Amino acid sequence: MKKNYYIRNPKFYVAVDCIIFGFKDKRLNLLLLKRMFEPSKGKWSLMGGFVQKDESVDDAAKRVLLELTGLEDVYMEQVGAFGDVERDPGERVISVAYYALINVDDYDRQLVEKHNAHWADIDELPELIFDHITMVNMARELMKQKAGSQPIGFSLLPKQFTLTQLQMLYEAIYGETLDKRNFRKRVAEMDYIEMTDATDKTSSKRGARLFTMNEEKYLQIRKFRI
Amino acid sequence: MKKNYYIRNPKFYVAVDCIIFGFKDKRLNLLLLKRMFEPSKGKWSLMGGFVQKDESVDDAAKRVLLELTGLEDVYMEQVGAFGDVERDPGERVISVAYYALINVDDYDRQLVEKHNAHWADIDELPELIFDHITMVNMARELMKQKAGSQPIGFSLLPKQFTLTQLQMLYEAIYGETLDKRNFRKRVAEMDYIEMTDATDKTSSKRGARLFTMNEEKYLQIRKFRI
DNA sequence: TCAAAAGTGTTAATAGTACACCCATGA
DNA sequence: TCATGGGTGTACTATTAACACTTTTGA
Repeated sequence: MKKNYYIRNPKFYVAVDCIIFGFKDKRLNLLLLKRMFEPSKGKWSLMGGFVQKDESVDDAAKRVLLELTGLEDVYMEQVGAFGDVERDPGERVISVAYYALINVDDYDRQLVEKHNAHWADIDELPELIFDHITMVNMARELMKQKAGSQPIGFSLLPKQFTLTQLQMLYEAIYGETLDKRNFRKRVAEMDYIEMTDATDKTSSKRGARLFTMNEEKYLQIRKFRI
Repeated sequence: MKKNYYIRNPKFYVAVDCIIFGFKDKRLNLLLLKRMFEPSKGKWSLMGGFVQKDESVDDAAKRVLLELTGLEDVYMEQVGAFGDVERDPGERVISVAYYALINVDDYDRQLVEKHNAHWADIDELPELIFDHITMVNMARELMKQKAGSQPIGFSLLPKQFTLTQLQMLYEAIYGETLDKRNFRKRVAEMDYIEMTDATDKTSSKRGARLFTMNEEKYLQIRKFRI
């Protein structure tokens, strides 16, 4: 009987934790929650949840993100599994971390408030429970690598954005300033970053041209480097 | 009572699977086993095992590798968690994949034979069970990226190696031929790749100089690019 | 009229790529 | 003596990095 092969092995709670990146005030931010229940009530943590019987681990991460933000079809990537025996002092829980990139204009304010979640500057994080800071650091590094070679950064911006916004985003991701002319030269080479007719006047009197990312065009070209 | 927070959630079998790379006959090979038990008896698979109560997921991967090869202190890196509901048709199992780089001169032949394991050229793999081919492809890509920016390739070679061996290794990793002089120029710039007094005469009458990788020196410099 | 952000090219330095011959040795 | 793999340097090309001024406009 085939079950015998499995049955002598232990089972574990499996959780997912979401590192939710947003771009606010020229900086990368994370959406964190102040836990309202044990263990570690009152401390800060990533949004998480347990994998259920009928869902894949990836789907659990999507569900957890949806529960907090109301958002679907969000760019998400797995960071990895975190399986230290004592990582959660309450019970043995193996957690799979995912990072998500969201546009801070889009999420559901009421849901976020209900969960007691708040944005925190990624360079001024409060103390996090368990191994969440390790997850964050790995996610940040992974995202940085990915953002330099694939156009995932646009998920953090409105559909239309100025080149200054885009540059500030990449400066936040890389943690270093970039040369404006070199940056714009590279953007100009990417034909799928298209100029619109619209301008944005919120940050200057002159107004800045708004651009947009053409996903279909990118899929034909598939060249990206910032 | 804090257990209530966990108790209404399901538990899962958690497995680890090892993508074991070796460098044989100028090609990358994987150590695969022909399963001697259900499910999928007679089919080829990665070496795997279940995470136990008292061990971390990382430790489970190390244990599984040790069980098959007799090797410890091997370079291993996590590939990720694979959590599709139906990935194992026998039972719901969430698996965390790891890749390992071993020197094919070192492993324990008897253990490998006992497990009915064999080397297979990575470009001519037999059909693998479940989602193992996905794990292999992800591991290969990850390893390729890593090998280009960190000196992990040396784990696949004997402690002393010729530059021709090293070049053939990287050609196998990248899947493309490299220019001999450019390759050697780059190696020469890495001061922690040290020439020894010994030569290897197995592949030429003239004999080729043997080199070695000085780990401590690398840790001071931390620059690598091949 | 002036402050504040938008926009725009050229040059120098560096890194990467292409390429062909002599050397040492054992069979 | 010759077949085989080991070992070496230079010129060209492409990429990246450094750098400063003019434009527009609302207050």
